[in-house]
Amino acid sequence: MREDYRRIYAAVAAIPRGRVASYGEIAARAGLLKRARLAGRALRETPEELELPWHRIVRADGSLVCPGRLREQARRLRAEGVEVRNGRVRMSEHGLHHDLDSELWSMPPAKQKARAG
DNA sequence: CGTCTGACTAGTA
DNA sequence: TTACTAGCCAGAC
Repeated sequence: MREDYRRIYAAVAAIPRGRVASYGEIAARAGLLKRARLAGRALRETPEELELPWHRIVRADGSLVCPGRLREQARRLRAEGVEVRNGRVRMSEHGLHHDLDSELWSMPPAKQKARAG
């Protein structure tokens, strides 16, 4: 499993500053679809020497986890401009898909060509 | 092997 | 919004 852990750590390290991701997202990005729990297990064993942005990992609903480190996680997130309300963040605002969604939704209407099929 | 547990998630009430 | 449920899979015993 150590190899999978490495992939997970790489996925965590790839989270941009000021952005957050869920365990499931991390697992998926590590090529481990539906292995959210594995991502959590890996993060629990995160070597401090890697200095991973573990604080950018939250649950799918945006709630912070890290037992005993809620304060620290919230503090670090706020330091990056992520708004934390009552121990939660808005995934739609700070999630990884925010950029992509913004581009897609702001896409020009383009011409609606009638196409069959 | 079987069973329990967990830094999880989606669905329902 | 919270509470509970079923599904999930890897690790510890």
